[in-house]
Amino acid sequence: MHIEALSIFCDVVRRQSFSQAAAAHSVSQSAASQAVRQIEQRLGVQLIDRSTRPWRLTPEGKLFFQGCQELVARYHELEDAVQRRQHPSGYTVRVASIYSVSLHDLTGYVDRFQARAPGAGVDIAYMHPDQVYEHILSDQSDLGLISYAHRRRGLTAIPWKRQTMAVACPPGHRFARLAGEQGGLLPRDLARESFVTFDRGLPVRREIDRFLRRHEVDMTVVAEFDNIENIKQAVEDGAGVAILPVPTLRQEVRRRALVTVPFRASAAGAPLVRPLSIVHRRKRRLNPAVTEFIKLLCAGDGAPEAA
Amino acid sequence: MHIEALSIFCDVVRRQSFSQAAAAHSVSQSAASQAVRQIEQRLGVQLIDRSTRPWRLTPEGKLFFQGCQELVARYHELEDAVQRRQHPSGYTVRVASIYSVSLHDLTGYVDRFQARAPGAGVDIAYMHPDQVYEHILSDQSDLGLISYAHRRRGLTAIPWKRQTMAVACPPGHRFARLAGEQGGLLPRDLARESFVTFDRGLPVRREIDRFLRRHEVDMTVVAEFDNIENIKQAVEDGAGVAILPVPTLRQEVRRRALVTVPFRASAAGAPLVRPLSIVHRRKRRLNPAVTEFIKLLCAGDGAPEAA
DNA sequence: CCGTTTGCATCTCTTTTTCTTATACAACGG
DNA sequence: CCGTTGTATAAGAAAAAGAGATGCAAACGG
Repeated sequence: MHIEALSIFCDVVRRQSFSQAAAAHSVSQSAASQAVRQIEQRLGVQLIDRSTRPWRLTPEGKLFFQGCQELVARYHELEDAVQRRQHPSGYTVRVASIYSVSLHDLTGYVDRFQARAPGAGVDIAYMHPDQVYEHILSDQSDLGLISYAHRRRGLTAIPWKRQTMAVACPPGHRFARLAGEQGGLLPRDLARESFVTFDRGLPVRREIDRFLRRHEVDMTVVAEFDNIENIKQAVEDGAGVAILPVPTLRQEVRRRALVTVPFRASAAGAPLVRPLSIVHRRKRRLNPAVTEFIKLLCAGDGAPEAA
Repeated sequence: MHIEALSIFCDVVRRQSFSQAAAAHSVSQSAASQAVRQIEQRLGVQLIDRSTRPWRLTPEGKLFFQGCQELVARYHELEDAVQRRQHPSGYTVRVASIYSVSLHDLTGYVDRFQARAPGAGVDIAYMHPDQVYEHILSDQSDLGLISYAHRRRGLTAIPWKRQTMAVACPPGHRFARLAGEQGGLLPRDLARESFVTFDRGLPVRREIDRFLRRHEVDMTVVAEFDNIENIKQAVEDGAGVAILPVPTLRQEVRRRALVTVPFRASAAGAPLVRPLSIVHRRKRRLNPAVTEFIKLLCAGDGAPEAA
């Protein structure tokens, strides 16, 4: 029997929901359903009475749940204990992040973490997305922070933040007067505008193109870069406008080098967001400090995030 | 993490041996080795120091072992508790057996079992080997007793007894005076003897033929049957001699209808034995009564067995 | 009421894991 | 020094787990 399956069962019971438990364990709803059913089959006992709505635990289910809860907790304690013995002096969480998750985004979390777990440290390295994947897979880092995480062998991605994207332009641009206004601009306002954007082939580029196509907008691409810094620079230099995640523009907005103009909320279809994910090696026990840090990140009480 | 893997690890430690633990869990030595290594990898901690001979637990290994032992025990208790609740009035172990495991072989075990587990019962049905497999797979029986168990999808076979085979002949036969003697007869003594044996295609037949071929003996097959009862009858009727598992001849020997003549122990090569196995559905929790009954069977303290 | 939405089960197909057999390697005993 | 014993490792086969799609039924919302 898989301890992970027992843990999922406990979560299903606690949340009274298969789908929520599934999400909490980063597996599909289907997988959670199958996991519970498998336990029932191996045991030869019905744990959940699905004939009523909402479903309820059977008496056997209650008994099993209670035992399971303790069992799972004990197992995790045991793992922690064994791992703590190996790193008696605390542990440094090694984070590999893409450049565009700025230091500023993370310092809040780091401070909080060090306050909460004295003796532990956080070591953040910024690098190219591909290198982030490599670092994780080669165990050079414990966690990775990336955007547009794609399913990849041996890795698990936990959704983290969703950064809304907006138009960035120089303060003198005609869009600039719309900045901060409630309305913002409509996608079609961008038609035939000079556009600085990402390299073709980057997921973010595909996302932006899909957005523009959905709104039947044709822009004039004047430059393509593989990173945000270059794009911001080009926009500052007046090459055109760009569509970028709002939080990455904080510095430039503050020093009035750039202005962000949001899209009008009512614009049909899904808004343009950049999903950030926390990534780690799958099927590998994360040590207590790492787990703690993930919890902190996901609690969302780090640096305030504009989006 | 698989609880079965934790259990294997505990067993490895307790027995100080991978191969023995593997056997106890009816998996290959390789699987046990991999299971332990997998735990180490997922934990990221070395549990066993393999650099010394014999190997020893690392400090982390000791810690983990202690916790593991308790964890596994608790889990099994939990399963038992849940299943007992479903069958509060005890449970009947349903056994499907081939004909040639005689009732007599089993009554000793059954008595002992009922003494040990009051409220539980044993229900033995005798049938054709193929039906035994079917009964198990279709969950009509909990355990199967068969000879020459072959690996089969969804089933686990636990070696049970090894019945030595000997020549059976009528009391008047010239071999009969060798019965009970220390020497017994040599395979080559059988040359050109009239031979009553099993159908081609039965594993036991292949085994016997291989034995005879190894000793370069050519017998004259006068009759073939698919079951032991018919063979014994034919031998009684003077059709020839047969090679049969000694315990299956108990009745006939007692009433002096047949005589068993053992092979001389010094006969080169492996002696001829018929392996009996206990078979059950794989990947399926066996309820406490069944587990208990298996334990009893394997302890070998049931009916005394002439072999 | 009736159409939606929500939540779970189930089917099918792919990916991942696990297990077995075969083989290599190391220590040990004679 | 050679055979034995005990474990690790490789490669391939078998089994299990998981995802996405889909079905279905109850709850919900007008």
